[in-house]
Amino acid sequence: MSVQLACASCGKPLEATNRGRPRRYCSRACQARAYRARRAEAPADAPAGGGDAPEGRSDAPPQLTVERIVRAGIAVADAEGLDALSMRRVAMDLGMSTMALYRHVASKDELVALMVEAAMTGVPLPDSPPRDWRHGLERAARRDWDLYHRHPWILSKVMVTTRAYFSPALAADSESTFTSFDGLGLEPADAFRYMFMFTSYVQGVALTYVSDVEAERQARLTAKRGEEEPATGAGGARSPLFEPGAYPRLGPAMRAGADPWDLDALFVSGLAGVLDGIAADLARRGIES
Amino acid sequence: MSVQLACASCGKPLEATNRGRPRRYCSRACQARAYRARRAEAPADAPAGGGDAPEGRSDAPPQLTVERIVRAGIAVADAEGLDALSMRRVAMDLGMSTMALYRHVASKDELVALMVEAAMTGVPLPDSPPRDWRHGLERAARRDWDLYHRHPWILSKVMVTTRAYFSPALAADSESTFTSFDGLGLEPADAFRYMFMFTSYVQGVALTYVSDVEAERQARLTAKRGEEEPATGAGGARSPLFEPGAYPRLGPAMRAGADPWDLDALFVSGLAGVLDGIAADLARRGIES
DNA sequence: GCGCGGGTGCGTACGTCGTACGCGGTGATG
DNA sequence: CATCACCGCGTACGACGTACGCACCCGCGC
Repeated sequence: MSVQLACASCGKPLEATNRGRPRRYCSRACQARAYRARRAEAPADAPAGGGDAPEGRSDAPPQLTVERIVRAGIAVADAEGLDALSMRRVAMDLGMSTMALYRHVASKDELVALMVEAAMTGVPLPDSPPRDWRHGLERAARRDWDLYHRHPWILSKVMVTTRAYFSPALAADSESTFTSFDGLGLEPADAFRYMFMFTSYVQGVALTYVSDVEAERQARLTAKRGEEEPATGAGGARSPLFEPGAYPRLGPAMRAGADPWDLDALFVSGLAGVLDGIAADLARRGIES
Repeated sequence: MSVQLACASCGKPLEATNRGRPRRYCSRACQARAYRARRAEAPADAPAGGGDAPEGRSDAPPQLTVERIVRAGIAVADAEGLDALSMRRVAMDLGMSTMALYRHVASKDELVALMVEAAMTGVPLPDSPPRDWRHGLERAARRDWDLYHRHPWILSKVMVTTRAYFSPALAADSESTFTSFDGLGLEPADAFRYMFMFTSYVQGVALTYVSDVEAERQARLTAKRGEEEPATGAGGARSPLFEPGAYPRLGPAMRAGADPWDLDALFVSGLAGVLDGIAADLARRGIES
């Protein structure tokens, strides 16, 4: 009974080995999972205790760590988009073989999740309470806007973290934004509704932004290959949008509102409208701002 | 000089063939492109004129057409998500070989673009003018909401069509929504700002919706494989969000606002706020609604 | 009539991806 | 000193999008 009969990682029953020593894992996957768990438990205190590599040597290659892998992944995604992110690519950038990464991250999905966490932690949360709710939400919107500019690839993955998984960085961000409503005496459900409306708007604008970034990247790729500038897109001069009479409302609106395509100005203007909507609801409930 | 010297599709110069007959295409790609163009020009009038296959025969397999390919692609994406959409899969569903599809669509990207157009055309535009701007925008929002429910995969591709490419269906949708502002005497730039704010909000909520759909699909896949229900996500009971004291604002707000996760109600509520914001701006400009 | 060459349909194959599997080296242990 | 679980990573597999080219066919010049 004292003999270990279950895999230390997955808990599956385990036949005894022929020698006296018991085996601990039922498969290589479980073995690697336990390895990663051990690494995660003892993150950086080892250099003081054990006889680790000094790490400062110039000839010794730096050890592979989760942090270095995540940093390399973020660098690739920032520079060339999530499509260019592959395990082989990250490993090559780090000078390691592909499979060496799997000692530290369980899969590409986990790597991306870690990248999201790291990137969100990279933009600092405000440390002072906001002057009022409007100031707090504007500050939070600017923070998110910065985040999506630095790491456009986040948007397509934040949604994965929205409700199905728990993300500490995202929760901290939300908690910080919720402080905007402190002192108003709001019902939690109302605060949630305001947050939902606010976040939806910001994410919607971010979607337009990342689509622009992606389209520009695509255009740069095809231009480098085909050497031709289409100008037939919706923003181009020969766009069907601007054929006279074709789109009598949309055409002039695009010309007037988006001809110098200033997404920041549009973002700020729309944000003001969203906050006005919240103000109207607050007034209707008799809550002075 | 009268001898054809350029490829009929790409225009690249073309060396003459050794025989008297001139060649017309510089490559197989150009040949196929010309084939598709010809098919697109003469869409469905052939059955009356030429001696086409009757198509009604039971033993004759139905001809491969762009429409059938697009329909099959939409069926796959609706049922199993864009990740499950592959050329091999569509071809298999149609009982054809993979490369046969490339006679009718130039690439997977073009197939997806055609799918987006077809799906957007599938939800009819309103044919009566709206009672007022608020009614018009609510109607448009409901239409988009329906669209994203029927075809959640559209959202990640609509952004591609936003400004870089011109999409007739998307332009028609926008034009229709713009009619909401008819009669208000708005400057085109103001109408554009309102549209931007409105569309951003709707897309933002849609992003949450499609993330839910995708997460549910993922959960179903892993549940079918691992037979375990995690319940440790942000919505689960054992979520860190609900540890007492961990997130004093976010936790109660999630409990109160999202415990029966009714995205439709949240959507309507936030939409009312966005429209209130537009109304406030209209009032500030002295435009009676 | 007949051969030949280009159009047509599609099968094969290439280069990419994520990652399961398993081999050789290693070090503690009997 | 032999042994065997563990460690690090190289190889390989099955997917993907699609370029390339083969086999067939048909229409034209001889």
